[in-house]
Amino acid sequence: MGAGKTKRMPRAVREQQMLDAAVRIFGQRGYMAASMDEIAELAGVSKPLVYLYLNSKDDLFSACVRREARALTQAVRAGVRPGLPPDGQLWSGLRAFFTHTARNPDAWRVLHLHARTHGERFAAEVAAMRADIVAFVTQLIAAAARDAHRRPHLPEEEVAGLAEALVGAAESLADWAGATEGVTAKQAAATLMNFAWAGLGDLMTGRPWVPPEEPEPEPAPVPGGAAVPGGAAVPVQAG
Amino acid sequence: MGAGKTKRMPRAVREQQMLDAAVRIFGQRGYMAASMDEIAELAGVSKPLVYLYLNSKDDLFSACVRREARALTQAVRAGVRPGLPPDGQLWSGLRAFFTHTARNPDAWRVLHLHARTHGERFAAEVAAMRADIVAFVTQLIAAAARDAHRRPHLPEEEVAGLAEALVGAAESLADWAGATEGVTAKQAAATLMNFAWAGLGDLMTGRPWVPPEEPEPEPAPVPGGAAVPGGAAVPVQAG
Amino acid sequence: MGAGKTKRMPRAVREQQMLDAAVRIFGQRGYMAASMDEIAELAGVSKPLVYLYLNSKDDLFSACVRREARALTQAVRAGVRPGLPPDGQLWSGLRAFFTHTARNPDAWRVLHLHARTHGERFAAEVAAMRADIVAFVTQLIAAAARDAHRRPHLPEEEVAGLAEALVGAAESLADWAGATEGVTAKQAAATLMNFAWAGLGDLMTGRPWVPPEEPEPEPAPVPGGAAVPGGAAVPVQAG
Amino acid sequence: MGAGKTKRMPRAVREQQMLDAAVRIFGQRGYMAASMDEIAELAGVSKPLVYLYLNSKDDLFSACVRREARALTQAVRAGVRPGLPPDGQLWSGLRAFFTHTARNPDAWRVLHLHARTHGERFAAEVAAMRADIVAFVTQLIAAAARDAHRRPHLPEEEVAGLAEALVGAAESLADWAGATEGVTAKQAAATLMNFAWAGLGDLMTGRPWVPPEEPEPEPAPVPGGAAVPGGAAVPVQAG
DNA sequence: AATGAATGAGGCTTCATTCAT
DNA sequence: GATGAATGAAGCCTCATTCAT
Repeated sequence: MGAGKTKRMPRAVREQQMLDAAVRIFGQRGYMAASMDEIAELAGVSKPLVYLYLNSKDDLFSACVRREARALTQAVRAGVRPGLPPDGQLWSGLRAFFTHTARNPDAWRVLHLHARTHGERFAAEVAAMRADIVAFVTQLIAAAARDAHRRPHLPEEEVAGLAEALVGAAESLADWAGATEGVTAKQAAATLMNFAWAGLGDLMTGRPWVPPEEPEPEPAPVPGGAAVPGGAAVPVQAG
Repeated sequence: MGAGKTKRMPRAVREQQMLDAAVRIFGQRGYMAASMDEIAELAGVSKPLVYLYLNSKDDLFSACVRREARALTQAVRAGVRPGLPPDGQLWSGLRAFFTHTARNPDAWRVLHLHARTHGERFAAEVAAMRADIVAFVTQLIAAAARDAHRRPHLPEEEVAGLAEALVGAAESLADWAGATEGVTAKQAAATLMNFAWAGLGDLMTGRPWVPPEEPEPEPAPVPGGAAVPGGAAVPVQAG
Repeated sequence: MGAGKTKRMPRAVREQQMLDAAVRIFGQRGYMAASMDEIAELAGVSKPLVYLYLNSKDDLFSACVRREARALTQAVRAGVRPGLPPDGQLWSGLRAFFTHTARNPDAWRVLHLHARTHGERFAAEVAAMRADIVAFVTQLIAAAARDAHRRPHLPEEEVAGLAEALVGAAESLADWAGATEGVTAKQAAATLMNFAWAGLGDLMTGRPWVPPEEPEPEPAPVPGGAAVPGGAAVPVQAG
Repeated sequence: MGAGKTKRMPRAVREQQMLDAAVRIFGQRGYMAASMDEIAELAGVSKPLVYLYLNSKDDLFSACVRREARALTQAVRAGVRPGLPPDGQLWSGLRAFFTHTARNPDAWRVLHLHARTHGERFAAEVAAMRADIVAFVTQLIAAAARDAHRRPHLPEEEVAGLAEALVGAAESLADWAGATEGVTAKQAAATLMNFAWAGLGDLMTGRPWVPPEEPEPEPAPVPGGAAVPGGAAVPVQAG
């Protein structure tokens, strides 16, 4: 029963207990499958109290997302070593990121899996957090590009895509590390740095990968369902 | 909606219509939030018919996952140009991947977002598909490593992590491309190749990125919830 | 299944197959829990054919009840040896009864358990059959009473009650014999004859059992639910 | 309906109200045909409350069966006059039995008709109750047999069958009394005592009924369904 | 004579949410 | 500050029954 029967706690404390419980349940079950009953029980309080303090299931979830997004952002920022060169800063930031997600798997699931799944409102909150991190990475890459002599700048759009890829790879690796026994935060960070920075390094010294000369590949002919006479009754989603 | 009221179709056709509708609804709402009513209505049939043919919500979802996993795998395999060197094969495979996901965004959401969220059974089905693709990429990387003179092999574990990172980055970029106006499949593939292959190229010619010498970074101090006197009532998940 | 795929049978045969299947399913599941799907499948035909021939679930059940009531009545009548004295006739009739119910357990369940449970219509059909048998027994008892010299008649109401008790005991014993391994029809009949006829014999020779003199027993004070302050909200059923 | 709209009652009271309503509905309709809607309405509460307290239709039925089985057993035990000779004890017990069943006809239908029909679980609960009563009767018969001089004991198996027949007859008479206007509990008990005890009295003084000498009767020739060319498509149940 | 295709209606169950204390 | 009692709304699933061939 969570906190046992320690009654009459100040409001702020009770609220955090509720959020702790909610993150746990939301993380494991997802928004829809989580029940307010379960959350209240795990928090050790009655359901009406949850409503009194957090108003509704939606608001409760939103509070979880905001709290955990903030915690993650802060953890990453706090982990970065300011004085280092760009790659050192990235390395330290990644380590903080993987450490935090490994220690708070339910929070990470809430942010990465469930918040993006459930609706515009939460997706936007997560997107804001993500944009914050992407901006930070973008700036690191740009700084690194300035440092490299041979080639003045990477074009801005290119940098945006690269930062996106890097953050995306980090997110996927966080999932992977969380699901795979024996992969530490440090190893995950090292793998990603190897994968990313060496490549970025080449880019920045003017040696990008170039696609082979070839005729346009025909796009995959029949993408999904309509392998049946009569065709798809439901119009295919716009590309 | 959908096909209009064309009654009395043969079973196989109706089944595909139902799957089309289900992929769409599941993709947009997620498993739990999707309702059988909505799916039946979009498919243009009554609910009992859906149950007669697909048996249950679980089985319907499973059928969606299997159909779309197969379609995606086949699209990628079909897109790969067999005769090319490893980087050319990867390039063509990535283009097919991004093209397919861009054309079937709901299917991609089902596979990447919802199936992994909802339960062991579906997660396993998606994991199998993913393993298939990861294996393919792993083999490409290994082949490329053999082709490079200077360094005989990358260690096998390293290759596994790299393939994972590459596929993860691809998945994240697919989400990103799907959410961002004006990013084409070709651009996404190019960005990823630049990001990944140039880096891999360096790795394979014996120039990995090396971490700077530095003292251990303190792990992020306050990870998540308990920023409040009295501490967390719910024990934090083990790291 | 059932009859295999022997198509195009004359109507009468198909109807009997359907009734066979229906008796089996109704006997095992009861009216409500039996499904027309299951019955049609066991009969080896499609559902619309069942409706074409037997019209509705209600009518199908009714046909089962009528067929099996008739079969039971006839079996008993056929089993009675006409020339014997009353006890011999009863003995032979009981043997036929227990034999028939033992051989057709599902039919017996339909008549004794389910038809009486499901509604006025079927209860009436079974009651008619039962009345037929009770009348037969009543007449035997009356005949026996006439044969006995010492006491002219048992009063008619008394005879009715006795016949009812005898038939009731027979029905209960049929259930018991059906549920208990190793009890044959013959044994059940012998037990009942011992139980009933010896007693009836005494009655008919003017030696009834007489109740002891005693004060009226207080009726069981609070029979069922209302052991709780506030009393029963639902009025107790009329006595 | 029922209690009017007296809201906010303590749980125990509401639970009894629900059981009262459930016994009534189950008794009249049977398990399958009873609907939770109807029960909730008769109890004067909303359906979710029924589920909150009683958990499921199955559990609700089970609670009814247990409550009523216990009530019936206790009513019979309480009705027996301990000091009397065996026939007096039986007489008093039977009167209590018929009185209780007459006052609680729906409860009696639940126990005797529906619980035995619906599934192993409930059948077992009723069987336990019945075994309790049969054991009591068995012991009475055995005691009476000891009291009678001329014949030392009835064999044990014989006593079991007789007790079964007696209880069965009682059950059937309870149904009959419940369905027939103007038959009182006292009359039903008297009829059964006359029927049973006089017979048992003869048995116990060594004058059993003996079957007439006769050739084996041919078993009833065509028992049930297959009076039709082509024979039964559904195999007849094993005898 | 026979059936594949299809559905309106209804039942069990759960859940977010509120009242009254 | 906190809760036991209670419900409207909605979801999954099944079934008896019919239509068109």
